[in-house]
Amino acid sequence: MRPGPRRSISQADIVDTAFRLLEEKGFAAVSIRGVAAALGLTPTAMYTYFASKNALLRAMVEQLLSTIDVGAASDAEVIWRGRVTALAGALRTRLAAHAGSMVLVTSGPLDGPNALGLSEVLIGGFTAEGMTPADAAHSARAVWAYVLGIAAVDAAERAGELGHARPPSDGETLWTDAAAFPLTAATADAARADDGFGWGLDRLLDGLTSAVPAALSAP
Amino acid sequence: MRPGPRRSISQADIVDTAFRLLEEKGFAAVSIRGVAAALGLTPTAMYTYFASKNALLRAMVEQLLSTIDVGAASDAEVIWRGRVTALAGALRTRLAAHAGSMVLVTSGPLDGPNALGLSEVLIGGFTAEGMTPADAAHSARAVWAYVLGIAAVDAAERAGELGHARPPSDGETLWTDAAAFPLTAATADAARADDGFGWGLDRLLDGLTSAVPAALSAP
DNA sequence: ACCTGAACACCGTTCAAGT
DNA sequence: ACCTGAACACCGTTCAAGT
Repeated sequence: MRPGPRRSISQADIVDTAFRLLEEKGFAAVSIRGVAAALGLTPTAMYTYFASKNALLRAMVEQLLSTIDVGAASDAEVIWRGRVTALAGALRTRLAAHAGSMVLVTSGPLDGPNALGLSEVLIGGFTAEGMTPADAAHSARAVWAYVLGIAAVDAAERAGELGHARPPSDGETLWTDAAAFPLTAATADAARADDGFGWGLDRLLDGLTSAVPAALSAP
Repeated sequence: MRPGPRRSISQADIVDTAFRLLEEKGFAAVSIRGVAAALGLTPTAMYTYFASKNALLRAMVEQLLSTIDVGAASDAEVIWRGRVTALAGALRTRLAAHAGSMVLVTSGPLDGPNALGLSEVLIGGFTAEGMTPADAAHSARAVWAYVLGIAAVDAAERAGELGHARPPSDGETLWTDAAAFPLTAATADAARADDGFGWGLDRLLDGLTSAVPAALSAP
């Protein structure tokens, strides 16, 4: 209860405020100056807590990942397939919650404790299924990639909902008529209704688990 | 050969210059003002060609995708597995060539002609393997997601190579010791040497093709 | 149609100075 | 240790005006 050496505000307060601005006003509002103002601070005071804007972004990634329950994913009583699926779904949900998540995630390596904890659980789970350490690491990476990739495509599609740029009127435009793509057009509505995240993840896990010699793969 | 109505510069020139700046000086250099200066134009003149910076970014995505040979991927003489693999590899190579590619790709929906052409080939290929249109669309989306996801993870890792932010000295830091993740640490070098892109893609395609009733899946 | 110049409302980051 | 104020070198975008 003794008063700590640091006054007024903590790193966690700054990250929380940054997320609030991200939700309320979008990624552009997540600026050193904007967050500082929201906290009643001067922009320069921010550099007491984070060495750069990028350091703040990476702290936000860690906070985002910290809300995922890795403990449940480590519970060996539940079959592995169910645990990876839950983990991937949770990660996907967190990434989908904020439009700017992809920029956050690519702000630096996923090497914070929460990111490493997630990787650890994934590699451990695949290893327990009979994979070699190298295959388990590649499998974990593939699952990360799939989830991040779906999040990226989702984010890109949402980005287009507001303000579509129009082609510049004359015949020299780079864009051509989209009616030339019948298969894409025919399946666009179906893809929108059910984006197939779960289905694709199941197929990926099918392929990954079929790689283990003594196949224990789930349905 | 008659002189066109538009003088000095074309949309394609602007996109080319933007890519040159991206390669030479990184994503931060791809600004309306920066590209304009490199072309000897005033920033405001840029708005004659593109309605916004985002429109320029999306044109860059299309130019990036235009270098992928979709024709070869449509050649039914070659087995489908080989064609998807080549297509995904080419896309991955293009995305890896520029550090800022992920920001580009998430600047809006992948709905330009080149992006749609790629989707069309993917959906068509999976359909020809015996998939329902819906499954083929989901499979195409899964392949996109996997490739974009690997590119995102790669970009994130490269972003960390320059300028690592240090934790802020005291015990209240958000970051903990990375030595607590033995599996991740043990496989980190292997993952760096061979990122498993091809292996993971093969597993994904295994899983996807195993979904077709009369299985024609390749090794 | 294409381009300029001036202006508006912002950025991240550094530095010297205060307490 | 934490914070302020002033400054530097930038942004995207709009508007009125020129040719």
